[in-house]
Amino acid sequence: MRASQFHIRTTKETPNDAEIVSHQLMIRAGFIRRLGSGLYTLMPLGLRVVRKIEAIVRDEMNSAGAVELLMPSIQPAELWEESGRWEKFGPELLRIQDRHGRDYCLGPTHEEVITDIARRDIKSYRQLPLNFYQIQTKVRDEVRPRFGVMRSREFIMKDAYSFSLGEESLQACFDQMHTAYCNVFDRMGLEYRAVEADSGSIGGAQSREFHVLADSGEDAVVYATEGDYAANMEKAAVVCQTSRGDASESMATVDTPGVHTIAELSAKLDINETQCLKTLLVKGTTTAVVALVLRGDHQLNEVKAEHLDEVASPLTMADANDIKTAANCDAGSIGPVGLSIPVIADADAATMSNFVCGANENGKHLTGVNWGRDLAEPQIRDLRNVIEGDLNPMGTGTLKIVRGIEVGHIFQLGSAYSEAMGATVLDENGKPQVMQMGCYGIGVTRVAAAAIEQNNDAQGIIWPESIAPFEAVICPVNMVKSEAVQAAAEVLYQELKAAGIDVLFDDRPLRPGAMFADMELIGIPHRFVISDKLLANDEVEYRGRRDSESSVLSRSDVLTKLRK
RNA sequence: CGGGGUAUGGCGCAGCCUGGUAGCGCAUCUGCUUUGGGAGCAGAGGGUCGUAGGUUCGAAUCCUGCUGCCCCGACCA
Repeated sequence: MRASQFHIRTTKETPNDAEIVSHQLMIRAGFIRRLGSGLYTLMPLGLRVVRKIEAIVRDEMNSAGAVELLMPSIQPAELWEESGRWEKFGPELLRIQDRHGRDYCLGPTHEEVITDIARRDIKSYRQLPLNFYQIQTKVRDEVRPRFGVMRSREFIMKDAYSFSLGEESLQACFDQMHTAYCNVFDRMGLEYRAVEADSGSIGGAQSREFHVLADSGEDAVVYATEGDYAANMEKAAVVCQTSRGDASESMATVDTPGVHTIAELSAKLDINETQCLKTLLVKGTTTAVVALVLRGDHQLNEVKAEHLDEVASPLTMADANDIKTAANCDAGSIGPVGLSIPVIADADAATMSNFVCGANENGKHLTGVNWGRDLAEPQIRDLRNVIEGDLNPMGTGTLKIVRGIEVGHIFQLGSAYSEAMGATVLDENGKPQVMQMGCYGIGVTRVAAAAIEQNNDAQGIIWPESIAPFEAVICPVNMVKSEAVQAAAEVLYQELKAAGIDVLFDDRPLRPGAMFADMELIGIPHRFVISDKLLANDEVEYRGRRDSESSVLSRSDVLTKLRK
C-alpha cells in the first residue's frame, strides 16, 4: 500500500475526551473516529488491525473445528420472549420497532438465534457435537460507554456456540475452546491470564474469562504467587486464615456521636479497622432483610452475597425504612447484637473476638463483643473480596491482584437456552434429549484497544507484529529531490510486496522527521529508510519499533531481517 | 439513573469575572525557501460562540430551561 493512496490522518494533539492511552493513541493515529457516544468509525488503519485480529481468531476457530455462519443483528422479540430475556435483559437491550409496530432488538448476543437454528437443524445425536461461530457487530446500550472502543455501544465480537449431547461432550468443547483462545492470544503476543469466573445465575457450570493485563483494566484479576490458580474478583475464593481468640473483654456501650463509617469508628476509638465489625443489611428472600457482617477492613463481594439462598437477587441494599424496622437505627450504627433477622458472617468476621460493632442505636457502638456469648453464633459463609496476601485456595502461596481487560469469556451454558426453547435431539435410543450448550466470546475491537494498552511508548503505539496494520514501512528520505531514492524505494516496495510482506510505502512528500513521527505513532513494527547516503553503499537503514537505535544493513539483507 | 464538569472554525484552547468589531496554536490552501526527527517566511480561507428563551440600546460574556459530550458509581466482550 502506498501512503499517498491510503488515508492517514494523525494529530499531535491529544483529544481531551480520551482518558486512557489506547483511546488517545487510536484517535491521534487515526484508527478510529467518534460518531456519537460509544459509536466509532473504524478508519482504514483501524479496520486493518481489526481484520488481522479477525483472521487469527477465524483461523483458530476453524482449526478447533468450529464452523462460521453469520446471523442478523436485528432479532425478533418473540425469540427473546421464549428465552425469558426480553424481560430480564433490561435497558442494555436496544429495542426497536418496525413499520408495523413489531418489536425487535439489536442483538447484544445471539444465544436465542443460534438455539433457534439448532432446534430446527439438529435432529440427531449423530450431528453432534457442533460448534457455530460468527464474527459480527453487536449492540449493547451501555449505561456508560467509555474508553473509546474499549466499551462502546456497537462493537465487533466473535461469538461461538457449541451444541453437545451430555456434559462430557460439553466439557470437551469447552476445553477445546480454552485451548483455541490461548492460541489466539498467544499469537497476538499479549500478556493475558485465563481466570475462573462466576457462572452467574445459571450456576454450576464452568466459566472462564481471558484478561489482558493492564493497569487501566476495569476488572480485578486475582492470581496465586505459586501454582496456576487465577480467578476474577467476583469468583476468587477466600481461605480463612485466622482463628478466634478468647473472649477476654466484657461487652460495653460507648458513645460515638456522628460516627457512621468504619474509618470514623477506628479513628474515634483509636483501634485498627480489623477490630471493627461491619454490618450491612440487604433485602432477603424469606425475611425482609438479612444482615451480612464483615471485618471492618474487608469489602463485601456482591456476587458471592447474591448467591446466598437467604439473599434476594439481584442484591439490593436495604433502604432507610427497612433498616429502621430491623435495627431501630440508621445505617452506620447497625450491629448484629440483638437482631431478629438472619445474621450471616464472613468467615473472617466469625473468627473475631472482643470486636467493636454498631449498637443498633444512633450514636452508640458496642465494644468487647464476642460471638456465642453476647450474640448467637452466626452462619458462616465466604462473603468478601480477597485482598493481596490472602492464601491461595489451592494451597500454594498467596494471592496477588492485578488489573485486567476482559477480552474473552468462555462459558458452559448447559441446558438453560436449549430447554427453554425446546432444542432437543434424538439419542441412540430414539429418545429426545435436551442439548448442552456452551458459548464463547472474544471482543475483537476491544482486543485492539487492549493490545495498545499493553504496547505503547511516548512515540505512540507499538503493535504486536501479528496484528499491526502494516508489518513494515519504507521511508524514503527526500524522495522529491532524488530520483535514485525514489527508484530504490519503489524497487524495495515491489520486492517486499512480492515476498508477501504487508508493507506500507510512505511516498508522501513529507520531511523525514514528520514521516518518522507518523510511522512511530501508528506503530508499524519494522521501518526501512532509504536515502542517497545509504544508497551509495548499497545499504538500507533498519529500525524495529521497540529499538532505541537504528542499524544499517546491506540492501540484500532486508528480506532476511523481516523473515527472522 | 445519581453525582461532578464542559460546550467558542476540523482539533486543542483563550476571551466570560467587569456586556461594546470573536482571537491564538495546530491543521487546511497558495507562493518561495528548506529536506535525517513533527521546517521557515509571506499570504489566504474557514466560526449564526450547543440550543431555546429572558435581561439590555447592545449578549460568546449576565439569568432560566433544554440538549450533547466527558469524568466518578451499579453492568459486560
